Amino acid sequence: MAGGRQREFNKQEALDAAMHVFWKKGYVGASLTDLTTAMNINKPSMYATFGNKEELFIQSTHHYLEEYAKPHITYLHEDKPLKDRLKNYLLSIIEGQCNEQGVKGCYVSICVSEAAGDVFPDKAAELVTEIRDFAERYLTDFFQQEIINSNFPKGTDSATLARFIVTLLHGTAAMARADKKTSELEAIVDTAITALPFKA
Amino acid sequence: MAGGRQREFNKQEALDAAMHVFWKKGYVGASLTDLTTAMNINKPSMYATFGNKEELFIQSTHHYLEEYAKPHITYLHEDKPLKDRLKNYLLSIIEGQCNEQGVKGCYVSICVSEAAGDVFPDKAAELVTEIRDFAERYLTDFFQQEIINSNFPKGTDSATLARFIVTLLHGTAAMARADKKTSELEAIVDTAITALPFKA
DNA sequence: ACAAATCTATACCGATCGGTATATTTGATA
DNA sequence: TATCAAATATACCGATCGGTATAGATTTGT
Repeated sequence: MAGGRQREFNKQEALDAAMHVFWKKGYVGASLTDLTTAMNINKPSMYATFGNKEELFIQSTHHYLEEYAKPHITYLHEDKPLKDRLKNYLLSIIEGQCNEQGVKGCYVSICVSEAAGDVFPDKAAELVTEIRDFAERYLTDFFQQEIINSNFPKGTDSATLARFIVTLLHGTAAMARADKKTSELEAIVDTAITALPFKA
Repeated sequence: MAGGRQREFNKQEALDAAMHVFWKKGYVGASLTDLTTAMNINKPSMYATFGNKEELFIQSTHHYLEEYAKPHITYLHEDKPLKDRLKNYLLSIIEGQCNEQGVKGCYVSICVSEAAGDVFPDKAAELVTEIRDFAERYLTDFFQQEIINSNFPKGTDSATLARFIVTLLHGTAAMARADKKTSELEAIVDTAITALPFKA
C-alpha cells in the first residue's frame, strides 16, 4: 500500500471559487473553462475531486447554504426586540446581496429562476426544489413562535408574513443584480417593515 | 424587378413564440433549436427574417415590453382612488407572472439577472441596461404626481416608494418562478400595500 | 413562358460544450 | 531507494452551439 501524490489545491477554496462562478453566471452560463479557471485547477483535477459539473454544482450549493445563507439566521435569535432582530436579519442579507467585491444578488434566487426554465440536469433540479422553500418554512415557524410570544397579535397569519419577507428578499436580490446601492435597498427594507403588525 | 416567394409564417407570431422561449429559458439557455422549433420555422428562415440570435432577442424584448409589460400601466390611470388603481395594477402584473398556461415570472427580471452575469453579447446587454429601470422611473414620476394631487402626504419620497413597488414585483416574479399560487401572491400584495402612506 | 427574386430545406461549417484517455510528475510507504 | 497510488498536464473525444452555403420550391414582373 502506498499513498500517492497529494493534491496541490485546497478543496474548500476551490469549491468556494466554483460557487462564486455559479452565483454570477448561473448553471448553464458557467462553462467548465470558467469554473476551472476560477478554481485555478485543470479539468481532470476537477473531475477527480468533485465528479462532474452537476456534482460540483450540488456541492457548491450546499457550501453556499452553510457558509453564506444560514449565518444570517443568528440575527433572528439575539436578545433584542423582534423588530430589531428582524431588521438586522434583513440588513445582513442585503449587505450580502450588494457586496461590492463579490457577486451581486442571491445564489438561491438565481438557481430557482434558472431551474424553472428546465435547463438543469435532474439531480441539480431536485436539489433546487428541495432548498427553494427553506427560508419560507423557517420564517413561518419563526413568526408562529413570535405570535405565541405575543410579539405579533393573535390571529396573525405567519405563513403570509413569511412569504412577504421572502418575496421582499427575492426582490432586493433582483435589485442588487440591477446594481442598486445598499442604501437604496435599506430604505426599501424600512418601508417594508412598516407593513408588519408588531405589537411593541 | 420581381418579387419572390412569400414567407409561409407570420412574423409576429414567430416573434411571440421566440419571446416565450427566451422568457422561459433565458438568453443562454435558449438554443437556436429551441427557438426555431417553437417558432415552427427552420434556421435559414429565422436568420433571413431576424438577423441572428441577438437581434431576435432584441426584437423579442421590444415585443414583450409593448405587448406584455406596458398594458398594465393603464390601471394606474383609471378614474378611481389611488389605492384601487395601484392594487389593480399590481394584481394585473401578478396575474401575468403566474399565468397557468404560459411562462412564469417576469421576462425583464430574468434578463436583468442573467445579464448581470456577463453572459450577454454587447448590444443585448446594452438594451437590458436601458430597459432595466423603466418601471422605477415611471413609478417615481407617477407617485410624484400623486403627491401633487394630495393622494400622498407632502414630503413623501416618491423614489423610495417606486423602488419599493419595483422590488415587490421583482419578488413576486421570483415567487411565481418558484411555483407559488396567484392567491398567495395576492395576499403578499395586500400586505405590501399597508406599507404605503395613502391619505384617503 | 421565361427570368429574377425570395423563401424553404438539407446539410454542413468552425468553435465550444461537458467529459476523458494517456502520459508524466509527485510523494508516501515499504 | 524502489515501488506504486494518486494528482497533474496535454491533447483529444462526440455532441451541440450559433451560423451559413447550396440547391430546390414558389412567386412576381416582363
